[in-house]
Amino acid sequence: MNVMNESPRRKELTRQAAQLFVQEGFDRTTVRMLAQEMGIKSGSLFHHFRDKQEILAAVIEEGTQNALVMAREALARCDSSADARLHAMARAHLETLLTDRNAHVVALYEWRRLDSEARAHLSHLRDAYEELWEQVIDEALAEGLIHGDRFLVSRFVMGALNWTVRWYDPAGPRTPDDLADELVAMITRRPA
Amino acid sequence: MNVMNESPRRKELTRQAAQLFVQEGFDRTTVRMLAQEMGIKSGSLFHHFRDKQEILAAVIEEGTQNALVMAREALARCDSSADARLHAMARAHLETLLTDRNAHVVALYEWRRLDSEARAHLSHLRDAYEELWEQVIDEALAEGLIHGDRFLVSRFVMGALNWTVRWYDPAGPRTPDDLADELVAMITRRPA
DNA sequence: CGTTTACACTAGCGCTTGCTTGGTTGACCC
DNA sequence: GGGTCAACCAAGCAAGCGCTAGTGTAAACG
Repeated sequence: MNVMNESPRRKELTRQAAQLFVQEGFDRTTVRMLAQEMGIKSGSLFHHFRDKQEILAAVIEEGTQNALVMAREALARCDSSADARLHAMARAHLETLLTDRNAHVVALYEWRRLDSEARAHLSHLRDAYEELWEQVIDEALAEGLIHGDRFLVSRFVMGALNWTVRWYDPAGPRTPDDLADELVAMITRRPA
Repeated sequence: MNVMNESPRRKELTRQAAQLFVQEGFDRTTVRMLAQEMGIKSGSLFHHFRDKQEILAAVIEEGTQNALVMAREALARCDSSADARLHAMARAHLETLLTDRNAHVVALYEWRRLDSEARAHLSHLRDAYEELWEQVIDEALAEGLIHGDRFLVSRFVMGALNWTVRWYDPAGPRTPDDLADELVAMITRRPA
């Protein structure tokens, strides 16, 4: 059994699972459906994953890990002005939400299906990501770019961004960067 | 079979179902669990609802209907300034999200589990509600209270508000009105 | 060469699922 | 006081569920 390992095969299977989880939801996706999508029989699936739960955990871990890396890189790439960093975070957030859409939708919608140990492990990843946000929000508050409670503002911002998976159409006229800019413009107060 | 009818009994059962749907998720909630919560046997459940799907539809319809009524009343109650109406909508939104929490969480999380006909029917209700928001946003834009794209702004605002069900703790120090005021303050631009 | 390892298969166990069927009960109605 | 009807129950069916056991096979390894 390949549990704990990070073989490329397993990664590919995880990617395919993510798509099915988005289409059908975790509970409605049977191991037989997963196996068929992967081109194998249902029994073979348990060579790669201990159980169905572990597939879910793998999907969510992938997505969250990527988001964290992308956000850190984006922050490292831009200058230190609060405005630039705010834009960078918003853009990175929407960028991952789009390119890694399946994994993120699963993370947002099926989090509650994780068993307690998987949840404990993944909570740390998610918290690390959210701390990045609060940090950037803090900087923007310190510069007077925005006002309000750091906790509430960061929650509102992440809510607005995460909600985009419900309505954003990548085929439409707006790019993720458009959305990011518009959101930042909405919450930053420039003299009228 | 009581299909289509709105007996008080059915309403009570719907309320109880909502709670279980929140706790366990729709797919994991079995008809046997629902029946036990309601104090009846699983077979009897199908006297009140055609099938499990219909229970879900009933829960969501209840919640959305209430939200629509509450929002309309709140708007009717306040004066016509864009600022007042914006506050009223935000407060009403969070108020229903809190008092009718179960139904709304179900509506937000389990929408995709609805079959196509139920979804078609309920979409109209939801659209009517969202139109209220866009209307109020339009007024705020016209008064120069906020700036940006009406579509994007209303989506961002609803995202920020709906996301609260994930983190808001009613036992904490903040009231729903606090949240509403903070959000409106965040998006309205007052001269610095 | 023989052994191990990764990956897949077949077959099916034990259990749960949503839902149906046929029947009982007690309150109300003319 | 027979008829009606909403509400409920006991019993169970057919289908589907996650997962396991045991086996086959081809490539990689020492």
